[in-house]
Amino acid sequence: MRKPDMMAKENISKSKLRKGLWSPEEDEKLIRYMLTNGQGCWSDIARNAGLLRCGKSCRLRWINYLRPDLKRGAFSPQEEDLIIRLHSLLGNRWSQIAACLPGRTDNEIKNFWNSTLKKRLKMNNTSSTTTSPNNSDELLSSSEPNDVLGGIMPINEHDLMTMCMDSSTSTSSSSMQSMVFTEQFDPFSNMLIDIHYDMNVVSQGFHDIIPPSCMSTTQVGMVEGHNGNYGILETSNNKMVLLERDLSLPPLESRSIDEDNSASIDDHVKSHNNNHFNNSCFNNTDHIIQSSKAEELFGFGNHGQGVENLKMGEWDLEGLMQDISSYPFLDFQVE
DNA sequence: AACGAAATCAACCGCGTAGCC
DNA sequence: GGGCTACGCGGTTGATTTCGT
Repeated sequence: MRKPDMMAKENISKSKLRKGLWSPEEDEKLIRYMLTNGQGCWSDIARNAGLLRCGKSCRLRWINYLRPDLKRGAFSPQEEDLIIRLHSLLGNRWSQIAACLPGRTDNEIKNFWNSTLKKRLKMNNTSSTTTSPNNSDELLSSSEPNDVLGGIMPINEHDLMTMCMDSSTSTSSSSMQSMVFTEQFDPFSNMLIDIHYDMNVVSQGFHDIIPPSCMSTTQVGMVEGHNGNYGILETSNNKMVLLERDLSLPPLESRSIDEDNSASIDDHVKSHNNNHFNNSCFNNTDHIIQSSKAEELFGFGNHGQGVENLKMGEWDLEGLMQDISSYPFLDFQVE
């Protein structure tokens, strides 16, 4: 229990703090401070930047709006598709979903889901089938991939290419069949598409970096296959599941934050303020940060062929790095 | 043009958790 | 081990914008 006098003190200081919408001046202060000093303790940032805001408010403003790597503007059909699929896998774990969409925030995705996608899926659900017993959020979420995606993307259990490796029958991932082909209907192009992954490469990549501790919970990342096709890769309960699909995402332009910092702070502040309250203000891909870490980790250079590039969403890369050394190998189980 | 309804989205709130003392 | 603080997350609210009549 907190002491009453302490709480009273806190309330007094809190009452001086500003709330509500951020002014351009406040934004500028925060941007300047962040770009000069970098991230630290948020309450200190709020104080040192001369903002009459609580640290929490500053953090939120920076993460959801001011960060230079944010991609603004409407969600692309590919992003929508990805969100839907990830939500069906992860539920309302917005931060994990956001981690798979570079430049998008959890708040943005959450809003988009609640305001647009949920309704659309619900509409599709009611118009396409009456088999669903109810339409609660949870059920909606779990049933979306199967029955409500018409118009967006029809998939079912058979559409999921499940790749599992059995530790009891295979001591090495190299013993399994490596190339996997599948044919799938793509509603965007109205064409059947061939998808192939070199699962040796995928599995070896995972073999190398995913310790059992990280396999106990669901992790989702993105796989880029041949011809730039994308898929969603999930690991869960010691299984690796490639929920593949040609997402046909456009290639992401890669640019590091360091490069971004080469632009002057003034330029950044200016460009931001010029577009204040304009949703398209960051609608360019220059600011997208891609994790090259994952690429390096997977060592695709060594494997050469097959999946050339494996982009990860929110793998706990640092944690993984630390754990790798203690887990020299990892086996997968057949489902 | 004016008004109300619906949609959108920024920001807040409360809770859980990790880290520190 | 307990208290405190800071952080991160998901749910919710409310202001603003857009749309339809």
